[in-house]
Amino acid sequence: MAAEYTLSTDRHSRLNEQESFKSLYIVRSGSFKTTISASNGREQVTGFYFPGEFIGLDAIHHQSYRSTAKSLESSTVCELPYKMLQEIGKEMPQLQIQLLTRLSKELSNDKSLMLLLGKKTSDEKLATYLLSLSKRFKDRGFSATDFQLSMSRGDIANHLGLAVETVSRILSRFQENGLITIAGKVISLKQVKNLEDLCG
Amino acid sequence: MAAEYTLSTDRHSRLNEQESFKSLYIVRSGSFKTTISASNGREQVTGFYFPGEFIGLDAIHHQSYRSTAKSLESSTVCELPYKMLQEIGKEMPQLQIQLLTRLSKELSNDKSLMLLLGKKTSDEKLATYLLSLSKRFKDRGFSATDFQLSMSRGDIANHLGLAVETVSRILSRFQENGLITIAGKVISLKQVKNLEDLCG
DNA sequence: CGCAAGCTTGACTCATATCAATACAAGTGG
DNA sequence: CCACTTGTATTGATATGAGTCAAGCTTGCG
Repeated sequence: MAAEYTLSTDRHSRLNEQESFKSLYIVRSGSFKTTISASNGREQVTGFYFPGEFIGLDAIHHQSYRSTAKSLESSTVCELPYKMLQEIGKEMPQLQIQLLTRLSKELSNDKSLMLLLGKKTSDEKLATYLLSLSKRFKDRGFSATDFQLSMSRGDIANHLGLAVETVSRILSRFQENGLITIAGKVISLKQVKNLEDLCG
Repeated sequence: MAAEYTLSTDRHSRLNEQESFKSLYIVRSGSFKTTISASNGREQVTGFYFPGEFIGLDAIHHQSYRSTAKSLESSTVCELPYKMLQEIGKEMPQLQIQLLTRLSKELSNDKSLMLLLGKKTSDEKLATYLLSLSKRFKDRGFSATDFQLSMSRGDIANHLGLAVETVSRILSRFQENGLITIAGKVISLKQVKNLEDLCG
């Protein structure tokens, strides 16, 4: 079976997707962000990854913009050498299909993110983002309303195509309006229904 | 082998990705746009597809937002029932790998598009878009500098997260500055190097 | 403790959207 | 072939959402 091995764990450690693509990674614990950067140095946070999710799916086919993953807290991953996946895949078509499904799911998420980045107002972006996190935590068996944001305001802002200040202001306003309570990284969704209405 | 069959061809015909996902499609001739829509009716053009490209990869895994594809001109596709692909894939791992690679390539493109939508100015967006089209035509053996835009200004604007008027103005300005010439749908890139510098 | 990094809040600016008017292009039918 | 309609594109004037700049505040860590 997959000779799993657990990789770098420190806060802010970087998990580079190497020059020559070799492996996929599954998050085992903690969380990661992935970014791509433009020639001029600007960066875009393309996603956040939680336990059970794959990192590196976009690197199977190589392209000009490569992604970098950074852990947001003390985290572990399981490395899956791609060569090995291919070998196993020959015996177990089910594995290939599983991979395809994961890729397709990420693709589908990314399309939704395009809608968010291209068409939503800042309020809608934040509401959508909070609910998307909520859903992911819920799927993992955690509380859908009370959780920790492992990413900084800056990461959130960048991911949603906003300025940090805008994120800060909107979270404050959401709190004033009783939609959420938030203190630092600890957030609690108080009026999920109203947040949903805000998603646009 | 794949019992290929050719589907709807008329201008503006719609190629719905059905309730129950059944097939992938490869564009055979012409071009398509794909869109997703928010609950309030707003739409985002998530991509344009040219001959040889797959439509429907994001539907393998089903999600709340489903995509719709519309042809931009008289077009044909080749339908690939997913069940069949899976069957064949069992015998030919190479096919699965090909599919994975295609999916990964689209994922990679989408990440770049996030960078565009989230971080680029309108000038940079247009320049990036024009060069991306150029590259795709070149890869297909057509001119990299002279081609037809099969999509409307509105589709371009929507795809790039801009207003139609903004697209119109910028194209006019690019022309004034000698970067391109454009008349209706016929465009010619005159200063590729300068356009590249504009991409940010 | 004290510095550095991250976060919040306010005042002001600007890029791009919106609104409005006109022009152009492609069909359609008489 | 020409008027008419309809959709699409351009151009100008104005408004505004969110960014930028600036200042203070909070948190966590050496």
